[in-house]
Amino acid sequence: MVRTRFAPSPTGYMHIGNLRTALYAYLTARRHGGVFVLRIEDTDQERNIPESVAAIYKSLEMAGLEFDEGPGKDGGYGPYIQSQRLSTYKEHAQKLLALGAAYRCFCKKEDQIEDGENPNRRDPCRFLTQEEISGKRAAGESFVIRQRIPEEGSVTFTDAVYGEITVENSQLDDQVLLKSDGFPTYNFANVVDDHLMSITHVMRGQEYLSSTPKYNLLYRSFGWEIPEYIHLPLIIKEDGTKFSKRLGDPSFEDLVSMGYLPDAIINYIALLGWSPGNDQEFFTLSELEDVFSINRISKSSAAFSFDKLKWLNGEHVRALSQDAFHALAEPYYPAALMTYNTRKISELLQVRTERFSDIPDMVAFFAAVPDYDVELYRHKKSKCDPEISLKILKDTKSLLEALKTWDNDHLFIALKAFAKEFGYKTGTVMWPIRTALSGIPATPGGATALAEVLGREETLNRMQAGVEKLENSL
RNA sequence: GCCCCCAUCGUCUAGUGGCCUAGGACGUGGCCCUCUCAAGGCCAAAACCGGGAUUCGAAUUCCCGUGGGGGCACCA
Repeated sequence: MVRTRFAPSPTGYMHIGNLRTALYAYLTARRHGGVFVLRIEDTDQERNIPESVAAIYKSLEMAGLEFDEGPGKDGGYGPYIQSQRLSTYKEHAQKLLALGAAYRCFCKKEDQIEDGENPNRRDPCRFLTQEEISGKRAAGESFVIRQRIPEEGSVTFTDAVYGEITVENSQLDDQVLLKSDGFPTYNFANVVDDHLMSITHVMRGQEYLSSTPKYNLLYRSFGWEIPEYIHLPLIIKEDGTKFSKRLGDPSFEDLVSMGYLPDAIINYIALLGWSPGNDQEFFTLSELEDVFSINRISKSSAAFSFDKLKWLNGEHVRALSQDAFHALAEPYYPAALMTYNTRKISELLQVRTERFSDIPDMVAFFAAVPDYDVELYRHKKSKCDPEISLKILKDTKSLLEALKTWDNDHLFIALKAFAKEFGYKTGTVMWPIRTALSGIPATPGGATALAEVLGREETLNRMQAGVEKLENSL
């Protein structure tokens, strides 16, 4: 039975790399009919931000990554919050102590060598006699429990994406397993929990690759079976630097509030470091569940491209049903638009929307025509200029006043006929009208589509305003 | 400093010794369509880090450089 886990620490927001780790773990579980576990790694008292646990749930839910086991969803391996498992870690640390695979270290934090090679290897506590230890404990000295790395030898393991990796024991430090406050370190809790929770596939960022041998030594001391390791390449920015909240780089939730669809974000990050092996790029989550495989994960880090995300988001937007798009788009419409048929506006917008946050700017002209220069009536390709525009606006106004049915098709037929009758290009007639109706050079939809939304009265008013503007300037 | 990892168009990637005059996608440029803008269609420019070795034959295997990234916390 495949069991994967996502094990975030509640120290802040859900960043992109985290979300991808969660996604790959989720997909691997789904693909093999396994179980996806959520475990909260809140072992750092200092950095814990309690509210961020809620943010984790919210992000996973938005992303559609439903966990099978986790806090509030016990599958027999709980609790799933590490701060509630303290006794378990203590027990296991004791066992390691008894095995000689760990030792108590009484050094003060401040005494630690700043940097330089392997400060902990020279840790004097490693060589303390039983009497010395008893003495220090009797004196009430606080201590941490450190892993005793063997002097000689090396550790070799196989990673599913990076292959065989060997590290000399001399390169490994006697890492702290249990802190003086009784909490385990990530390094220890992770190993204990992954085993106790029967995790079969451990997915995590590539930054853990070089410390994996230490974990394997722990597994070996306990006599536990080593899980399958899947280390994931880093996600970086296009300038090659790391994502940083501090520098204003967006988290998953930020991207959603920037107007990207969760489905599109998931689709995009699935492709950052993994390829389906064919040309398909558009995937729904359930499609990914069917085709994802860890042996197609790449080794080198991937740069996050907002351009490509934008494009992919547009693809997802266009794949939405009209109803779904309308429901998503409506909150972005200014209140002044509610007098119009917003459903029609949504129809115009769907094919042109790359990000929902762009919508307010795209539709602002419906509420009010901005102040514009009469030169806007000059358009070479449409063979249009202010003089012709004035004439056309005047002539078509009366035509439209009399139009029986006010919708896009009838408007278009009438205006096209007008153009033909007087020898104009269609564009020459449409350009002035569209300009008068919008006051901007590019609009979602042509003159007749805008006229339909605006309605007869508003359309004629705006055309009249255009006429006056042109008369005043000519 | 020591250790580990990585290296194909600007970016994401396909490629597992001959199918590669290296394919796709985003972005960029052009054309078409067209009542503006999008969407859609077509076309174009654009890459195997360098050097050795193995081989009849290397993007693909090996070695050495170079470049980049990661790790060396009582953080995860």
